[in-house]
This record gives sequence, structure tokens and C-alpha cells, in this order.
Amino acid sequence: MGKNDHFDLREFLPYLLNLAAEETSQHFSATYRERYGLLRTEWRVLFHLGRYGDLSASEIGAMAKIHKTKISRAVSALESKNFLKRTASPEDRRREILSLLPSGQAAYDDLTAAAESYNRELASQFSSEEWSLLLASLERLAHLPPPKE
Amino acid sequence: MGKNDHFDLREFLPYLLNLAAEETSQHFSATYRERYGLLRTEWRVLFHLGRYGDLSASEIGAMAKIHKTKISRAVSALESKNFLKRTASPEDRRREILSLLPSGQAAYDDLTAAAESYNRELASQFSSEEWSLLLASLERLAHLPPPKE
DNA sequence: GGTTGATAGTTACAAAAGTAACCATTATCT
DNA sequence: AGATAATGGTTACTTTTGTAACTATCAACC
Repeated sequence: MGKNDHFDLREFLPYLLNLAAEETSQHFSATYRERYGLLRTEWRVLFHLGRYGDLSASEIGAMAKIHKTKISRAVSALESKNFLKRTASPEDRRREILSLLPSGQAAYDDLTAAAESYNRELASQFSSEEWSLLLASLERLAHLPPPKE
Repeated sequence: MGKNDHFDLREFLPYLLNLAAEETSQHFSATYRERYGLLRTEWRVLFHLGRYGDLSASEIGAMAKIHKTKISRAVSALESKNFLKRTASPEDRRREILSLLPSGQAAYDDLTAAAESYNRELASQFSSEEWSLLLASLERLAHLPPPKE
């Protein structure tokens, strides 16, 4: 009826990105949820601490683009699981330095290994050119600086 | 310290997908929110009705992989905006056929034009090879069948 | 040195999403 | 036909997120 050559949601990048994100997130979020009862933000905070060492809440927020209330809640949850401890910063008593405790470190190690393995599984669906182009495109869309090294 | 060559979140596809999805969704969600006070699910339901004609709630749910409670709430919201009407199906009185009303059709037309234009803007950041590879990769990740025609 | 403004983080309240139970209707199976 | 199960959709309850206001500390400026 004149309208059949129309724009399809499947060509709309934000829609495709959301579908792909949901689809690929589901598998891994089941992992950290079932193994450690974590929420996504909690996993991300845990990851940043494990990967980059002690940080303050606002530093994590800046790196991961997470709002400070979400971080605050995630930190409380991780604290009550004994995954991290807070230490008041001596030079600025507003800040608190977050450090992983042994059980938090263990969860980080375990989950990071799971993430790497899942990532390899995803990568295996693509040629290495396709894969690196995909990552580069997503970085560009996410406005991330390209990775170092 | 032996751990510095470690897995980075920026190489983790689900994370990148989420960042890119959030980043690109934000611009367009502001459009449908500001112009028509719609939520994301409401926009998606509106889109499906505008694009594919009259459908029932469960048909939309199947096409768009949206849970039926979300659809139910979105349909109520669209109904109270006079964007659609429900008609009981004669052969199965459980179902109701959803049809866009003129103001819903107008919103669909307007928003679809905006989506296309935003999509072109996004596409312009890539070569046409990169763009089609990106869409194809995302379709594969989202487990969508490749588009027809 | 006291006021003003920014920053780190928490808390309170409102909006949204997820889960499960729930009607009503239709399909199945004996 | 009558019991049982499946389907379409809504509602109630809970969890999670978003937004804004708030406390406490520090920085800047007169």
C-alpha cells in the first residue's frame, strides 16, 4: 500500500545494539548472579577494583560511566558480602578508598576467567577481521578511546 | 605485578555492546520522550503497529521479544494517549487486535522519520562496508534472521 | 577567617521493570 | 460432556533504577 518499502527496525542501529547487548549479556549475567548473587553494577565495580586496584567510588564512576548512586548501592552490597572494605582517605576525609578483600578477589578471578572464556566463545563466531572491526566500531560508538598497548 | 597484562573490559563484547547501546539509544529516546512522552517499550509497540499493521499484543511480543507484562503496560499507556484502539477478536475472545488511531499514526510517521535520519547520521561515521558488516554482526549476535529483500 | 561554591557520598522518594499469580477463554483428551 | 491443560492478557507484589535533596568535607575568594 505504498508503505511496504519502509524503514525496518532491524536496520536501526540502536535497536540492533540493544538486542545484541541483551542477548549476549544474559548468559554472563546468569554466571555472576548464580555464583555470587551479584547485580550488573556490582560485577562492574568488582571488576574495576580487581583490574585497576584500589579506587574511590567516584573514580570508578568516572571510568565506567556509572552514576554515583548506583555505585553507592553496589559498594554497600559488595561490602555486606565481605568482598571489599572501605578506608577513609587521610588527605581528604570525604573520600573512601575501596579495596578488595580475599573473597572479593577470588570472585573477581573466577568471574574474569568466565568472562574471558565467554568472550572467546563469542569471538569464535567471527573471523578475526570481523571481530576486530566489530570491537573497533563499538568502541567508536561508545565514544571510548581505543585501547592502549 | 604479573597481573598487568590482564583482560580488559573494553575487549569484553557484552560490555562494549551495552555501552554502545546506551550511548546511541540516549539521543533517540530523548526524541520520543520529549515529543510524545513515550517510554522505550511504548515506542517499540507503536513502531510495530505502524510498520506491520494491526497486531495482537502477543504477536508484538513474539516479534520484538518483549515480555507480555511490558507489552500490556505499553498498550495501556498508548491507549490512554489515544494512539491506538483495541478490538476484540471475533473468533477468539481472549485476543484483542490493536490498531493505530490517527494520532498514533502521526506519531509513528514522525518518529520513524526521526529514527531514519538519526540512523543515517550514525551510518555516516562508517564506510559502507564497515556499516553493513556491523549490522550483519549485530544481527548474528541478536540471533535475528537476516532481513528479507 | 568567614562566606560561597564545589565535591564525595548517602538517603528518600518516584518511576520502571521483573516475577508470579491470577481471570477468562479456548483447545485437548477421555 | 467434563476434566485438564494451554493461551491471551491483566494485576499485585517485589526488586531495581532514576532523580533530587541532603550531609559532610574541602577549595576558593573577598
